[in-house]
Amino acid sequence: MSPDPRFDQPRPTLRTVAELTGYAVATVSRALADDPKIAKSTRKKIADAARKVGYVPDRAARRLRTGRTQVVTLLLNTDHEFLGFTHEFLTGITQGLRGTGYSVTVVPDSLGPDRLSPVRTILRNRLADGLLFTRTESFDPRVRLLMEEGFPFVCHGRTEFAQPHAWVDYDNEAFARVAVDRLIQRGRKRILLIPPAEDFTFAQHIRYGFVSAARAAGIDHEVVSSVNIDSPGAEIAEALRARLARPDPPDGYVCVGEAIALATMGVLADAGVVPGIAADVVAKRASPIFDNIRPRIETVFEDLRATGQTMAEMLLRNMDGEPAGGLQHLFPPGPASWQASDATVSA
Amino acid sequence: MSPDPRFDQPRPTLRTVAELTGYAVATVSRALADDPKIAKSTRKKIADAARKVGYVPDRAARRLRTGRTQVVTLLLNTDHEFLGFTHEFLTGITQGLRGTGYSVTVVPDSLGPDRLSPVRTILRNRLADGLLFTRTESFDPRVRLLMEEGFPFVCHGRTEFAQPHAWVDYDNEAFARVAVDRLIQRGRKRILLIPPAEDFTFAQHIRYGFVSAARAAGIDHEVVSSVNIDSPGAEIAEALRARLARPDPPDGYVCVGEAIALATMGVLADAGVVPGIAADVVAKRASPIFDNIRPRIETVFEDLRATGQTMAEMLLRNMDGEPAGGLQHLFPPGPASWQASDATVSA
DNA sequence: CAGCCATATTAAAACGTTACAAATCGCTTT
DNA sequence: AAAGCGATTTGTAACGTTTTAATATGGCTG
Repeated sequence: MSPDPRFDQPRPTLRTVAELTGYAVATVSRALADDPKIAKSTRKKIADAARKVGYVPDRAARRLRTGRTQVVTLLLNTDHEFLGFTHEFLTGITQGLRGTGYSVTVVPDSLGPDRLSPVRTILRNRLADGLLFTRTESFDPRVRLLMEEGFPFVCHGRTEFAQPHAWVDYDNEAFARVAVDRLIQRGRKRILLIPPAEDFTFAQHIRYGFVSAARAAGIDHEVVSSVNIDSPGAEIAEALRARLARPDPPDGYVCVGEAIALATMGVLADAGVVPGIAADVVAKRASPIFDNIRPRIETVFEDLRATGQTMAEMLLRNMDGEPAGGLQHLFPPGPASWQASDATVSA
Repeated sequence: MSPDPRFDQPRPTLRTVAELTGYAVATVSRALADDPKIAKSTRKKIADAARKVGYVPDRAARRLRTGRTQVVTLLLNTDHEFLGFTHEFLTGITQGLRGTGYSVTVVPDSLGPDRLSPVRTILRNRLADGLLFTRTESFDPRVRLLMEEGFPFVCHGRTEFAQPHAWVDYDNEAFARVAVDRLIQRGRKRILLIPPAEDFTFAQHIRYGFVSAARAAGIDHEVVSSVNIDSPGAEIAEALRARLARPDPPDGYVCVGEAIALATMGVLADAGVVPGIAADVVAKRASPIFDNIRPRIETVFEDLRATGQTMAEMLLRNMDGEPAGGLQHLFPPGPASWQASDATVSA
């Protein structure tokens, strides 16, 4: 009656395969796990039969028995504006996990004092085999807890803990240096940075790269202290407007993200300052949208898809028992500017 | 020895609570499920004890026994550029699921001929209790399959099937009308639409709203046919450039999304056409970024966070057995323009 | 040929939960 | 006083898997 008979019969289990082949359930289980104690010919017969009936192990049963969930969890920051971030990053993660049988679950990670509680829940209730998260702090309590518990994780960004852990990071110091150099090349004399909140490790990297590159070049520079990139848009805009109204306004801007770059450009435009003429903006670019923003600004690419994929792959290795010491990867700043994503146009 | 003793003891199970209270495991199970056959006083005693030891039911065991996974899966389109889409939408979903014990897993949904295969896998292996997905087609094969199987789902966008199913949609026809009206108010005489790929139901709505509003006003209008909003950026730009070079170029543009709006504005800027002066652009706005784009354009808001949340809530009700007929929600076009998101500035 | 060993297979228990059927108890009814 | 009844409670089996320990089957050694 039903169009596809496969949906009628109950799902095949180990028992199904056992009865079909004449072996015991235990034998089938071990054969499918490729246990060398099972005769090679038997393994083959069982594998064939399993394939024929479309046997797929039941995740719940396996999880109950082994304690392993076949799930990795991503703590997703839901507080702040991300343009392409979430999309690119998540796409990368699913790519890194493809074909492994692992699936990703997403759990919101609201910034603030209680960043630990979702992690606690996951640990306590064994909700996942591994954890991925972003926006790592210098002394991130999540990292500390996870290391104590010996729970596999990979974070986006480093910490300053002595004990090594798995991480994937973008070389933000190099990015800042590149950005500053670019502004200097364009003849800018007074550059400004709106920094990330200082708890985040990458805020230190950005600041250090920015300040030391500017200092080495003997150029005026300032780091905004009244707001950071996570401040409400209105406050950022107000701080920038106020700064533009004071003497010696900056003529070069280093922007750590796309949202902050757009905010900066908006204020400049409203003040009648045209990027590329009266001032320059260099921004980190994580998605292709900046190709379409006018006036064009200089950008440095961060490949978040590759980042997510690498993090997923490292997590798999970490869960496999590989020590965290070797699971660290630093992405260099990507190719500059818009030409990178649209080579034919620049030719 | 260990700092937090709760982590030392093995996880409490029903047995733990049973031994603690002196009741049988079965009684504890039913008491915690608030079974009215269990005496009220008993229920209270057991609930207290469970809370005290921090009992949380084991998902794997429950899943194995009941067949319910406590998981909903989101098919996430990974092919196309979304700016704030994924972030806002996913945030909404997690909000709608908060406190229910359900978690979301994300599975990539590559557009193309094989949109069905992830759905098949989920059905066959009982990987979730419900499904959420976007970019619904008029005769979406996923919808057909899921209805046949009686599997709970909510999709973003409607279909044209006779049998009702659960959906949440944005009133794209109304959006198109509003957008056209806005352009007419601004005195535009020849308006253009880059449509979505025609398989998607919302492409029909957009097109109908656009064409009929323009016709009613007796205004020149055209719908691009050589490209759609999912075409490669370079092709879209080329098509627009070509159109601008021909006689009677449009002076008004209706943009169905943020990415396409930026692409349009980029081409206009490169051609020396300033939105707001020589032409106007009206775009759908789904994230706050457009507040910062200059020149300012008119936007109509689509609240994707609310969309995600509503879809999650409906899915819960659908999984609870509520018939799909009542689980349909159409969001009207949101408040217009940038004032909406930044009321103080406009005062 | 008894005894031993390696190889190949299997029975049975366990993971933590739910649900069916059966048992216990204190009371009312005949 | 026996039977019956409603209200609670409980023993047991089952979900599908992995794993420990045990069993069967040979071939080989002494």
